Formats: sequence, structure tokens, C-alpha cells
Amino acid sequence: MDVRVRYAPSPTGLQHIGGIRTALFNYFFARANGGKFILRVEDTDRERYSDESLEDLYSTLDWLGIKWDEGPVVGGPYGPYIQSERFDIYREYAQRLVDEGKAYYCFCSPERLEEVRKQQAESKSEYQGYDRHCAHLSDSEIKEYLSQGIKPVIRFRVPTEGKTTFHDIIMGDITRRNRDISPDPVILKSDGFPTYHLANVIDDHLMHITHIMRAQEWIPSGPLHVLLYQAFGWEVPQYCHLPMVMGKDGQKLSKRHGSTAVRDFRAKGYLPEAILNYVTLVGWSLDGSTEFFSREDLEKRFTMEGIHKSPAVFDYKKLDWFNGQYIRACGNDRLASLVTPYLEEAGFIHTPPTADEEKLVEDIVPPVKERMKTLSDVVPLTAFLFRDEPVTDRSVYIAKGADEAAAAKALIRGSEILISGLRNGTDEKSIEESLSSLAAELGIKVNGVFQPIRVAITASTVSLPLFDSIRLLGLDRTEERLRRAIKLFKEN
RNA sequence: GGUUCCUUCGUCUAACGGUUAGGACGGGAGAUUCUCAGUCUCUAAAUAGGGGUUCGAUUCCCCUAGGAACUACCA
Repeated sequence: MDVRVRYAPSPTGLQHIGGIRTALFNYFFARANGGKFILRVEDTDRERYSDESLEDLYSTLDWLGIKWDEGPVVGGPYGPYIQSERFDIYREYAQRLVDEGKAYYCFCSPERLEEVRKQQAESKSEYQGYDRHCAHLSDSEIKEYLSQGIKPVIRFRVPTEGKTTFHDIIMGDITRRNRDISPDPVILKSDGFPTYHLANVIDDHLMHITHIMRAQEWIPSGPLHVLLYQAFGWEVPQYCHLPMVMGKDGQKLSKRHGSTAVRDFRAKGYLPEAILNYVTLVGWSLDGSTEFFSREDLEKRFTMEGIHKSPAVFDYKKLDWFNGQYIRACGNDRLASLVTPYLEEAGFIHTPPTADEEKLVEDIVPPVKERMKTLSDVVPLTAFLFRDEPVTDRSVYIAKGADEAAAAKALIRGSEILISGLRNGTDEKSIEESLSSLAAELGIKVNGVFQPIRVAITASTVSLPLFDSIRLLGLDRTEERLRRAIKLFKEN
């Protein structure tokens, strides 16, 4: 039997870490087993649906390099793959259950349901959920309600006796007493749309899905789905519930833990390969020691055995580390093009960049590459090249262990050494040695000489290496900034 | 509350009954160095607790404790 798996998100929000992790596991499992990866859009919630979410789904998968074999846009033999386009199918199957007495019309108003819930809460009843008020309506009662124009929902009749078991590849057998299953859930809403349970079961069957890999939050509805498959007389697919992705506090990862939308990570300057690598390592491992995986590696080496049972905390710091690693492994040309949009957005260069600016960006990449955690770090690192905002507070120029007089001397004589040296083509090593001996002469640390010069040139005590900074800035502007700093120290 | 699931360093994890319980991130220390990074080296840090089974339990079983998810005309 060929493996067929699917990722079936609901376009009601941006793709987040947890969702994309599910997509990745499905995708890799399919690839590693020569199977098919299907994308299905579960847009049955009309109230929360948004076009933006759908676009985000496509662009996020595209950014990660995940292609689906069947689904929207690409089509396939079991389409359509967007549930709102399968409206009639669900109606038909729901009606079939009604005809067979396995489901029934319910005319209860939202108000009545609310009231029932309230009473159950107050009485601390062990039984929660629908009270099966409409479970045994006569034909004439149904006709009467319908003639009043009340739009019914269709509820699935859950047995009150017995228990239902399903097998999970990771978790083993999971059994639930039928009386503990949410009583008679709605499978077709009053607007004619199916709920998740119905649509999901029908589509997974019709699309010949062999393995259902989804987050563990779905475990409780596993038995209900099994009951649904049985009601239709269909074979139950294999289940594989994925460990949840948690935040630092052990709760389901959500916005309050930080960014969760993949789009946000992308905007901040995370590389797709870093996200892909780290995210698949949350809840999965190959051998406990291999940590770098390319998409191609995973397409070959992903195994279901490596998926864990227990939930995993998403570690933003480790993602940062992965991203830094991938940035450093990135070719300079590619990095230049990746970094360009950030410089454009900061208003540092034109959109598109001029030829000179393109050249500058190329030169910026090598020194900046070692220092970036995310691509957006390029902005603060290179701001001194594009903005001239001199530091006027003299104390900033003075390094630890030096005083104002020493800093002034270091600045004046250091500038001389630096500028004349560079103008004469003296090599950097020699200039550096001269600056070091100047420090010795002034009785201060080497940094006592470098810091005032650095602040003068880059307007910061933290910067790229001095000679790199000067090379990028150009000698003329460097000299100008040094002169200005010297003037600052000569005042009063 | 009810139901179900989970439990190895702070975090992600390895160890298919026998290891000085391994690796990585993060932390700490050091080296390199003009700052910051980066890189390299070293280091602290865990089997939730209690019972069994066994010659021997991280590993198998039970109990306790803790955590999580679900409990919608949302998925």
C-alpha cells in the first residue's frame, strides 16, 4: 500500500510553528517512503476564514520548499482539495447517516444549548455536553420544525454503551468509553457546512489517506472519528499523533510566548533551512547526535520511529543558533541578496540598489556574516555607513583604564598614524602595531587607543573590526569623522 | 470537574535490562582578539517520588505526584 498523507490546515490564521511542523513531518514521511503528500484546505469555518491566511499557507510552504503532490493549485485525482468546494459531498454523506438512523436532525437553538451548558456547570454534573434533546424526534415533529423555517443541524448518534479503541503508531492503543465521548456532536451545521469531524473523515477516506499524522490535541476525538468511519463502513486509517509544541511555560505554544507565525520569523531574517531544520528537530530525532539536516536529507532519512511521545518546548535561542550557523554557511552572493531588502527597508540604499550600492553590499557581507543571528542584524551593524550621527558625549570615547587626556592624545596621534598610514598604503598589520605601541607609550591598554577612534568612525563602542569599517566607509569620510572628533576634544 | 495522554541535565534529546547516563542549545571558565561577535578548549547540570519484577533497572509492571490536551453549529 502506497503511503498517502496530508496536511489539512484551516485558513483562519497565519501558518505557525506547530502547524508547519505537522506539515513537515507529513511531507518528509511521504518523501522518505515514496508516498504522496497532499494538501487540503479545511475552510469550513466561514466566520474565521480569511484570504490572507490562505495566501500565507501557500507562500510559507513555498518559502520552505515544500511541494505538495495533490491539492489546490496543482490538482489531483481526488479533488477538489478545498473543502468549501466539496459542500455537496458532505451533505450527501450526512444525509446518508440520517437515513440510516446513525445521525439525526436537531432543532435546538443556541440559547437552549447555552442554558443546558450553564445548568450542567452549576450542578457540577459529570455529564457535559448536549443532552440529546432531539435524538428521538418523530417525523411529524421534524416536519413541523422545518415548516417553521428552523434550520436544523445534523448530529451524530454516539453510542452510550461500550467503548471505542483506536491504535496510534506512537502512542499505542487508546481507548475511551463511548459515554465519555462528547455526546452527539454536530456534523453538519445549520448553514449546511460540515464540521471538522465529518469533513475530515469523509475526505481522508475519499482521498485514500493511509496515515493521519496530526497533533496530539486531536487524540480525544480519535474514538469519535473511528465511530464515524464505522458508521460509514469504511476502513480506519493509521493514526500517528504528533507531540505538541509548547512554550517555555509548558503550555501550548502561542503568541504570548513570542512570534509563532512563520511569516514573522521570515521577516526577522531567519533562513528557511534553519527553520526547517530546527522545527523538525522539535519532537523528532534521528540518533540523538546528528543535528544538521537539509531538506534533502530529511526527505530521505525521516522516520516515524524517531517521533517522540512527549511534548517539546520550542527553544527560540536554539533556533537563533541554527540560524547563525546557516548564515555562516551561506555563500556570500546569496547572503548579499538576502540582506539587501533589509538595507532597503531601513532606507540605507535605494530600491532597487544602484550599482555602487550593490558593490557596497557585497563588501559588507564578509565582516557582517560572522556577527549575524538574523538577517535583520545587518541594519544596526552597518548603520554607521549610511547615517552620520556623531557621538557628542566625550565619556563614550574613553575606554576603561584611560582618561580624557589619554583619549584625546590617542585620538589625535592615532588618527595621524591611521590616515597617513592608509594613504601611503602601509599594510594594516603595521598600522595596528603602531597603534599598539602608541597605547604603550600613553600607558593605556590597546583598546584605549582603538575605542576613541572606533567611536569617532562608527558612533558606537561596538562595531565591525576597525579596518573593515574604514574600508567600507572610505578614507575621506573616515578622516572627516576623525577630525570632527578631535575638535570635540579640543573644545574648551 | 470528567476523559485521555505525557514524565532523562534549565531546554531539545541519546542510551532497543548491564555505559564513568552520551550529544546539542543555553549557562560558567579560559584561549584567540582593536570592541562586539565568531571560532576553539574546559566545566557545572538529569533518570519526578515510592513500591515491585530481575543477578542487575533510565529501560518492564503498579501506585503517587506533577504537567498537558480535550470537553463548541472552531479546527
